[in-house]
Amino acid sequence: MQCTYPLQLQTFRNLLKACIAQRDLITGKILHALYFKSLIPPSTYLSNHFTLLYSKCGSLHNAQTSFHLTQYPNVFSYNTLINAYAKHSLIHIARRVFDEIPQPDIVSYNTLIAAYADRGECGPTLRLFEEVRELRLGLDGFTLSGVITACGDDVGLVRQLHCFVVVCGHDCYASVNNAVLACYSRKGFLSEARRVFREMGEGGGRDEVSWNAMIVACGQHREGMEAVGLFREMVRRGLKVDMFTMASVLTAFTCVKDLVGGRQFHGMMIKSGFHGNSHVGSGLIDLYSKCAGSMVECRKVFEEITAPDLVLWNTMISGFSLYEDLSEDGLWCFREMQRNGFRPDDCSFVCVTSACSNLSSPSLGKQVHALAIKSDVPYNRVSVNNALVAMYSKCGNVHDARRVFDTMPEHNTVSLNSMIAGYAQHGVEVESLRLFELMLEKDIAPNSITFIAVLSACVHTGKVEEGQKYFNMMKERFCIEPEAEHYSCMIDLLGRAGKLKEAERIIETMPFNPGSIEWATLLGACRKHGNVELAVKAANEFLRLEPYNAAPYVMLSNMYASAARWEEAATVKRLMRERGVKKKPGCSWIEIDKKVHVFVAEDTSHPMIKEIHVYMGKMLKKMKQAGYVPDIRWALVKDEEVEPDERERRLLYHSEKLAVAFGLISTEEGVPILVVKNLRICGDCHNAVKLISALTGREITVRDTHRFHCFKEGHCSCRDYW
DNA sequence: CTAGGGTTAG
Repeated sequence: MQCTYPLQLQTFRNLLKACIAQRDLITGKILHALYFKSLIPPSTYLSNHFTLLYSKCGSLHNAQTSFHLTQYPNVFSYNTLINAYAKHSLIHIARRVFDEIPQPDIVSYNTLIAAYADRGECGPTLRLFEEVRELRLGLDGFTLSGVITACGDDVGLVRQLHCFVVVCGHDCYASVNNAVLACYSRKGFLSEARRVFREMGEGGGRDEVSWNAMIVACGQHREGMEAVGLFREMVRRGLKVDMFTMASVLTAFTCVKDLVGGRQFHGMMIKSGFHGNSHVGSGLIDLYSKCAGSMVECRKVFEEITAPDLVLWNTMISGFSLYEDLSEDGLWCFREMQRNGFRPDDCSFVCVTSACSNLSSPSLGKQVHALAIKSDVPYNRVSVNNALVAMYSKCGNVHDARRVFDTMPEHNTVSLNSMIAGYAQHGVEVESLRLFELMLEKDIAPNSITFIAVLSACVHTGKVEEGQKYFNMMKERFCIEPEAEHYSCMIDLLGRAGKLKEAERIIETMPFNPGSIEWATLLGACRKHGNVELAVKAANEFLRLEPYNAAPYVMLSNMYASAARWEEAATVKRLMRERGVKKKPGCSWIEIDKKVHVFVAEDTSHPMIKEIHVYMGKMLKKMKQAGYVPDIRWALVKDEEVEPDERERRLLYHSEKLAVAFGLISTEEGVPILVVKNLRICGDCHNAVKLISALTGREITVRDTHRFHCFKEGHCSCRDYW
């Protein structure tokens, strides 16, 4: 560029302003170079604005340089730098810069408060707030909205702050009211959120952000129609609709599981040019992954996005890990994301950890855990630790789960829920209930998921009275309305304990239409207690709802068979055949040296099948000496004519036994092993594995569809109650 | 110079 006239300070000012407004980094850099070559005396104003430009364009390094080249930095310079660091989540450095300011002003405080608020750090924010008040710096709407956002988890505190806002007359700021509104909604107080929205009124500061916040609030409270109504009203009034609005409406569709409405909205967005936006795309992917039952549409949406961001990747990972059989794609996505230059954040780790839980792969889980520690993501975040607790217990290791739990700097409801559920699945009901008591002592509020965990702890150990106590406590003391799942727990609890009539009564009297899950639960209980008559009823109800599910046919025919009612057993089987219902083949898998080995019954495809058979043969001898009697009732024979010897042989080749045997010969003495089965463990295998654990001195864990069975020294953690 | 609403998460 050839300049005929010397450039003046004013020229730079104007050009730079334009660059900042346009986020034009390239022209800005040229301007910066020209400024150095020019004869203009050093200007703090210009330097500051160069720093600001770099900060806004996400160029932290240049912002730092520009700051250090500022000869006479003022508060503005420092504030801009703080903001640049905060945007890159470098809060510690931001804090250090703040501490270096000779005389921080209210903007310095506001900037730092906002940075802490973004990360939900309530403590430091409140301390800064105190300082502001002591120093009488003149707090404003920025300060208050920041403080309220930071304390969003504590409604009590937010209520106090809200009062303060009103008393001091700060309720004319939209930002403050919007923060209050969002907080009330997040914490479940829709009517209060509505009140704030209403009272803001037309002239009283209500802006587009308020509308967006209100749409989200409706979504959070399953008021899909109201959310869409608000959106229509916005359009009608000619208010500015942006990607936030779009994403908010999408959330509402997702929350009410309205896939059809969501699709229509998607179509509308394509017309108005919002598709291709990463922010909106995340909302779409969330909708399709949660409501469409597959990831097919998500992939399509993803490919349309012009500039995918970290959240979009995270949403994809999260979508894959909603599905057990797609969780490997979730891991692939996690790697792909990094290949595309994105550094995983805490949320990525939460999603990918949950994929590992689904895969029941302790080795992958540990790798992810290690990676989280090594990466400088704030892996200490409660959410990441919660996910790790869930992962370790779902991968069969409740001790490691507890270790993570114990080293966490703080716990919230989800942490307790994960740990309580972990113990419940492993049948350590004492610990579950102890943690629940601890939760109450520490004033961590239980939610409806807590009670599912607590009730299932009672289910797995047959603690009927306790279960009933907690069921009542939930309604009476905590005002949590029991959902269908809680009733299922109660049916399970009573049914398994042999109180079949009472279980049936729950189905009859509960305030929901009983679904297949409730009948299946009752059916399972009937099988356990050999009540054929009730089983017939439960199976019929189940079949009415799900005619193509094989489970009730199989269960019923087995029950008829064991009651020697052969004809009826044959009828059920014939019906099943006629309807073309196929039984899900049982399979078990085990991970050895990071490789998963899958077995089905009578499997001969495994390369080491010979060794496995030899081992099983030897083991069978030892087991028989120790008093093992094969329980041929569990032999899955298609034909009743099969000889007892043959049945015994088939029992020996059940998938879980094969997997256990393979695990034992492939690992060192004393190493615990984990086998996962896609159906419930068979009764004969349960007996056999108990003995095997005693004979080999190994700890053998089998996870079936229901719970964990940890076999040790001849006993199972379920104490044979399953 | 600073903000509020928001997609992902347990």
